[in-house]
Amino acid sequence: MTEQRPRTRIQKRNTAAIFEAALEVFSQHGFRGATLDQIAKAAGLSKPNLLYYFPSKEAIHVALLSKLMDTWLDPLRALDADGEPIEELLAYVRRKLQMSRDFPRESRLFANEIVQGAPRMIAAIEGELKALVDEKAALIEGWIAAGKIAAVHPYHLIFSIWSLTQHYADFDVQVRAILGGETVDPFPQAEEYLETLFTRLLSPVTGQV
Amino acid sequence: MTEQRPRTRIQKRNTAAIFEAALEVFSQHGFRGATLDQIAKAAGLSKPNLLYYFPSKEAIHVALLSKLMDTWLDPLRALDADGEPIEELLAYVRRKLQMSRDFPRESRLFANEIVQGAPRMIAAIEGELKALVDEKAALIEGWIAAGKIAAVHPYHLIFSIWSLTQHYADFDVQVRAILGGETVDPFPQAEEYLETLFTRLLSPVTGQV
DNA sequence: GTCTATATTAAGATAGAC
DNA sequence: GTCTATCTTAATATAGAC
Repeated sequence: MTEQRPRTRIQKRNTAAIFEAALEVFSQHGFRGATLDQIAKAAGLSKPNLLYYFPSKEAIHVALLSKLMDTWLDPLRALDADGEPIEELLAYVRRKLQMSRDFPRESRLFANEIVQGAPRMIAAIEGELKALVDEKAALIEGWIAAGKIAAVHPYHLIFSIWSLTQHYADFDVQVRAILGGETVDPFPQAEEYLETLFTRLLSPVTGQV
Repeated sequence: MTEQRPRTRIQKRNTAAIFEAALEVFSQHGFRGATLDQIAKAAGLSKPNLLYYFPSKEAIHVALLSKLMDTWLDPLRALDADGEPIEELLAYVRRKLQMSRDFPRESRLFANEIVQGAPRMIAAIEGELKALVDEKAALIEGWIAAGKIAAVHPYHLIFSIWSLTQHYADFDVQVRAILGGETVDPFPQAEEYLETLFTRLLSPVTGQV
């Protein structure tokens, strides 16, 4: 269930290699589709050596999810109560889209897990994640009450930011296939589109002149 | 590779039972995570009998995907060039959201497949799906050129409709966990939120009075 | 068409030498 | 800490009787 604490240099290096390999393999094939053989090979270790560091396949997966969870939530954590509301939310969208571009494997790792019912993550979702979202939803409510942004359902606003940005990582293969070939980089277009979308959605309706 | 054509009553019934069972199991566990045992049990057949109807696990999966693809694209096909543009697009959003509510397993089946690189679907995406999207994107372009809706990137508009609506099926467990418990039905809230979002996004900017 | 029994392989995990 | 060899189980698929 628990991974060992890396103490020596060699342990640190191997543990890091395992996480990297596990991310690569789990994100591409899902938990069940991934094999220890693949992970061991990608990490440059033998299978028994892999299992010297972690007691089981599931332990690797759980450790990986929990290691990444924190970083994954940073963009939302950074939503600042003292900033200019619309600019804060647009900046959150940009950060999240950048995560999809720069860390698509992490996005797909979580997507795989959640689509299949989040069996190894449900506690973190109901705990840590829900707490953070509750906090930020309250912040957004405050901005709405103050007339800084247009009235929208704050939880669904957050869901929409997740779905719109993560789509470009999780469904990458579909997006590129439909945009037509490898020549197109979807992200600049996506950034412009999402900026437009959220600006129009969130700009407070000004009274008729 | 190819399923048999059901001819007798009994074959029809069994084939239907297999599709229903396969949808249930594949959508929940993904291709690799699903087992023939589970599917056979859910279909009320023995494993060899299952393999009398389909030559392999992969054949079942492929047949299921291709059978569902058509229905899955109906909401987009129904986008009508002769309708009122904004109302047409809002109606598309509503149809798609209803699909997430009424057919979440279908949504998760495709999500599982695409997140993992769409190995058994890429041809359909590049062919049939891309052709349909190209056609509807052109229609949307026309509406923009005519000033009927605000200018947005038509392909990303379609992506955004997919991601926003399918999120409520694919990430259902997360949505419900964050909204807090089984008492909440996310769909009425989602419908209202998405109606607001797309209305604000698509309404042509009226000149300043 | 359907079943029981079984062949075959793949994959998670362990034993034990070094 | 790392490896080779191996145990064990589970899963796809097939043989062959009925």
